[in-house]
Amino acid sequence: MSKAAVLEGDLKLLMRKSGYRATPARLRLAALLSREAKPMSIQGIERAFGGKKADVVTLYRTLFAFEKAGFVRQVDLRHGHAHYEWAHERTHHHHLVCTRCGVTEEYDGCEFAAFSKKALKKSKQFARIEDHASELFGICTRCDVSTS
Amino acid sequence: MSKAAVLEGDLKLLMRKSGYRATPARLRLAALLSREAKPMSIQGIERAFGGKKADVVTLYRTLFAFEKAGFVRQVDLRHGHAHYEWAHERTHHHHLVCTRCGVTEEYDGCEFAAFSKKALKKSKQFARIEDHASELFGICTRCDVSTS
DNA sequence: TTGTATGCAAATTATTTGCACTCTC
DNA sequence: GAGAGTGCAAATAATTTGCATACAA
Repeated sequence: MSKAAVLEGDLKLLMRKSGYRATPARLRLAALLSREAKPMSIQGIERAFGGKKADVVTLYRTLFAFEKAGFVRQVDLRHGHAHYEWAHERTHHHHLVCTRCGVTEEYDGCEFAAFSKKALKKSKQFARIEDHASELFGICTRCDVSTS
Repeated sequence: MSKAAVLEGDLKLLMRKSGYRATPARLRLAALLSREAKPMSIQGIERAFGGKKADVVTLYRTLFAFEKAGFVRQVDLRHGHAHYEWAHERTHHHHLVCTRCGVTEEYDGCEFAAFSKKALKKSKQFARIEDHASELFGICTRCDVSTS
């Protein structure tokens, strides 16, 4: 169930291969995200680091770099701010999001390959598809119970 | 191709039926969104109204109400802010988004019903699914050409 | 009349930019 | 050493809240 964090050595190589420098701040963030293996907000990341370990600006810049390198995916959970999730060497998946309390759960089985190909074929103005969002929004059992 | 705007009379009834008051500000916004029939940002809406016709706060509140009533869907195009699209009596669809220039194109043929059911069945903690996001991100032909 | 909706002021939160300094390679 | 990355200050953008007033039902 829980995914092992990327090993520091591996990550250094990975990052250099992608043309990025392996700095402590980046290694720390990568370790956190890959260990947690769930979408995290900037705030959540700061909280997780506790103390005064993370500068927001650096976080944004690092996440942007990670995203370009394909280590991280941005996820929109409709919480009013972006979430970021470790994506490198993880099985492709999406999320169920409770619109009341915000819990999220992963789900696999995305037929993206199939329908993105279809969509691309029908499209007049697109050359290729590189990524996609596919989140499901609903009500979790806890919130559902508390309603009735 | 272009979708007719909802008629004012119809909309009034619609809104009352949903427990909302049909005010000029709301009718104006509904008319705009249903006429444009594409995802619009708050800024875009203000721009479209020109002059000093729209108060941002009212826009947010109205959009929130519209969303609850099911008239409008929120769409994340990864532009750093939310977009809203008229959803009432429109065929279900999603979007292709160019990550370079931002153009969007609609696509139909979403197999949401199928895989949301599957996801729900597999889920341990969700009672129901009410909505979903399913945007495709890629490169449009214009941007692709200008790269090569 | 009676609450719902509006619009202004102002707060809060999210994200970006500039710049001098630091550290990886 | 050179250039990429960092962290602070501060700007900008996005979204929310409070409150007195206006208006739909």
